[in-house]
Amino acid sequence: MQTTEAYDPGAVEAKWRARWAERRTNATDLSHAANPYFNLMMFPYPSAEGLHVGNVFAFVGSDIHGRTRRLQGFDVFEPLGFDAFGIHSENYALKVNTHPGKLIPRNIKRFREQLKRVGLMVDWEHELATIDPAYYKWTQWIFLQLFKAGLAVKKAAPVNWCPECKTVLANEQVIDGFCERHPETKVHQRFLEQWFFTITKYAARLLENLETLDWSDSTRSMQANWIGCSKGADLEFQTSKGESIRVFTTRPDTVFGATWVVLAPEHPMVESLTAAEKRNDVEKYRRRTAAMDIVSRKVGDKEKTGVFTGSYARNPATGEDVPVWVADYVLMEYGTGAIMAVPGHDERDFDFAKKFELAIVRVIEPTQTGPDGEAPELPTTTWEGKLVNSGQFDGMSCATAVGAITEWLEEKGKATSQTHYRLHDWCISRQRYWGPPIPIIYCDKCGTVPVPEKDLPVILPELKDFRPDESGVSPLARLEEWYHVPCPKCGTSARRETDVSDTFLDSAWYFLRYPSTDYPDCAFDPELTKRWLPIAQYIGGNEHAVLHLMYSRFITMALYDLGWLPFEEPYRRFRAHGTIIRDGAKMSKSRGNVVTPDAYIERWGADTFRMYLMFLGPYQEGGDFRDEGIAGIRRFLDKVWSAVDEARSANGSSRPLDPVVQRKLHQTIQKVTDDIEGLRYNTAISSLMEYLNTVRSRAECDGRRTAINAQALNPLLIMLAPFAPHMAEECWESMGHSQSIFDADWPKFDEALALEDQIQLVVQVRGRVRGRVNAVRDISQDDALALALKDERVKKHVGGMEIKKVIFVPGRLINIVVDGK
RNA sequence: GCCCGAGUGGCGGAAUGGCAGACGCGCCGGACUCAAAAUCCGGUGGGGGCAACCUCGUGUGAGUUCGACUCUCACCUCGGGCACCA
Repeated sequence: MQTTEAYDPGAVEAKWRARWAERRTNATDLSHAANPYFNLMMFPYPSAEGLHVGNVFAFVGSDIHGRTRRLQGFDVFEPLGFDAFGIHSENYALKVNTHPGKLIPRNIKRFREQLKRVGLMVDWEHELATIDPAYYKWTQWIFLQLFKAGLAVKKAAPVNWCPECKTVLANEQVIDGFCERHPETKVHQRFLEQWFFTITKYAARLLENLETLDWSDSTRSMQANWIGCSKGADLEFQTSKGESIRVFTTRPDTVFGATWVVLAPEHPMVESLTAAEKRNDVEKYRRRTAAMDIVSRKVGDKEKTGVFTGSYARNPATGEDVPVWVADYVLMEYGTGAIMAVPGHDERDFDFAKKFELAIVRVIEPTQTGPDGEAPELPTTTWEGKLVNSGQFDGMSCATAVGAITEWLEEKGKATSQTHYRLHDWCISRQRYWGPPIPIIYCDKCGTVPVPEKDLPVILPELKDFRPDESGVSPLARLEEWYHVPCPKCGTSARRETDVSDTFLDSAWYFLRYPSTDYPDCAFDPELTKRWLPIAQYIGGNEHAVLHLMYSRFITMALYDLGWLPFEEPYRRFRAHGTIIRDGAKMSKSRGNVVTPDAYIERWGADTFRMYLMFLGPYQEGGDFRDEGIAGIRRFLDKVWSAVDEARSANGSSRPLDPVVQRKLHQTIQKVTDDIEGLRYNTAISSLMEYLNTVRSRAECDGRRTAINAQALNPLLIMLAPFAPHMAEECWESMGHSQSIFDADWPKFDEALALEDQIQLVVQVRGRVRGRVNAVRDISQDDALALALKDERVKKHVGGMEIKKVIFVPGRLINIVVDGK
């Protein structure tokens, strides 16, 4: 064997980076592709720290899928861009005292360089950045479409204010009452005029469509939870003054047990229902609640508080008057802001009844009784039971009673079947600088006027001092010459909206722009959009399950309704990837266990690093990064390298495929193809290793090492190419191919060639393995039994006992059941 | 509290009703070497036995089955999501 150069990933990778760029290997012909496949990965936020190993893990997993699809004959479009607006960037800019307009492009440049080293099949000719006026022009355009359709509305509402960010936050950005980005900072409630997208109008559709999507179950259930559908009824409790309190309940079957009514402190009827002698108490209570921040109210200690209004309302079922209370455990933003309290069958109401000594009535006799046969102590919240103390409905099951009672009250005009959702409207206003200005102008004469489309984009002006302040007004308001603008309708002096929009709006439509990055005249070219969308596969993290993914579904659905898109769901298939941890813990700066990709790529090569990340565990679960393990992957690639070298330098390239290798090859094709399809990259890699081990050991067996040849190695290289693209290209070329390996065809699986003709049949006696016998694949049960009984060990365990039963699994196992003892 | 996911060698993990521990790391032994590294070959769950073999073993406890890591029920632990949502 002649001596050759060792595998040098640095050189190989530099060579192929240059060649791919020069040959435009990764550029997709968008207009003429016959078999389009849009492979999307979540675009990164270009942080100052540079590319994170989590980014690499996500991108590589997606890239492997894309590259495989290409080898399988698809025209794959794999673009990438940068999500560069937003508070993250702006806060960092403030910290290092550099204008984001300077800082962010620098970060992007660094990110792009790092990304290119990873060896992704990205078509860089369609790169985009959300901070580019050519991009956010269309972000603003989308706002205008929604505005015209009445889906963007300005309303005063209690909103989440982060004193640290000095801006409002969407509900989704508030975690347990704390700011998503400042875990130490309690979010306050402010009552401000804000722009909202009325996503709640789409709640039912967003929920129902989930069932039709090919998405990770975890992601779907998170969205379903977040939308939070509750079916029930609105019931009317008539007050003595003739007004009606609407309460929402999911348990109309318990209405006979409703012994009082509770209004949220902000409920508009509190005013009129408060009796003169209670006014002081009620006012005091409302003030106290209003002064509380969301944290104390929602997640603080759950000791119930409340105050009696002095008024009564009539229970529509019993006809009895029950007291009306005000309490902050009822939230204005959910349902009708009022409830009927059923202390016997609701834990919260029960607590309240105990504290304020209110009447508790049992109206459900649970099916399941306690150990002594007694009915369990109240409260019981079960659906499994029969009604009691409920007039003509006594004895009915809960499930039946829900319908029956609702109908009965409906006839009396006291009930309406109702579904409520937990989802809130999407607050998109941000009182910050680093975002696309909301394209609205306020005129004293004409009111709220949208910026005409021909005037888009509303350029984010340069602003030296972009620091946010306490006022609740965006820093843009301080720029007089920008703030004052003639009204587009009447021409008189008017004022610009100074808030910018939420970053999640930027990312809610970026995938629509990728194919159309060259089109200045529209947000997305209709022809290209039709050809390439919706997304064939999308890979990303579950941290975006209820933010980005739901917002982009909503925007797509709205644009579909407005006639701009031919589909209502943006992502056909979505898969959530797992998280890479280190030493059993999430990577974080404070723990000091962060893996920086650059150093590993430098030392081991991008191909080894890519493959190692994929080898750590199932892609959809993530894995534990350990420094020691990476050497195993590198050793594997070294072995591939030297095998290729040996095959190339051997005489007679038309050597036949060794029969054992051939069988293993077809088993491997099947396994690897399947595994990649299911994103089981770790086991796909194992199979490739096993295959190479087989080739090598067959070469070892015969002295002339004929098992190592082009026929054996070419398919291996193709299957390896998605994982280690640079190295596979280099090997492919040295095997004498002049085209890119990514223009080759994925190997075809032939079942007949994969079948073993000799098998090891496992012999069990009473379910325990007692031997293995060699047999032909299709051995019959009788032959197998005869063969098994010849085995000494099996004989011993069968003894002289009578065979009661034989279980035979063709080609795998025979189990001889004899009399026990 | 509710919903979802996971618990398997020294480690990452494999096997979803049929040989538990594939593949890889690490470790042990051997070859090559003056030596080491690299590489190559072999071994590697626990206990017992000279051995052939026997036996225990997939978080815990029960159950279904000829046979259970896999299915069912109860529980424990960890991770994620939701949480006064009526």
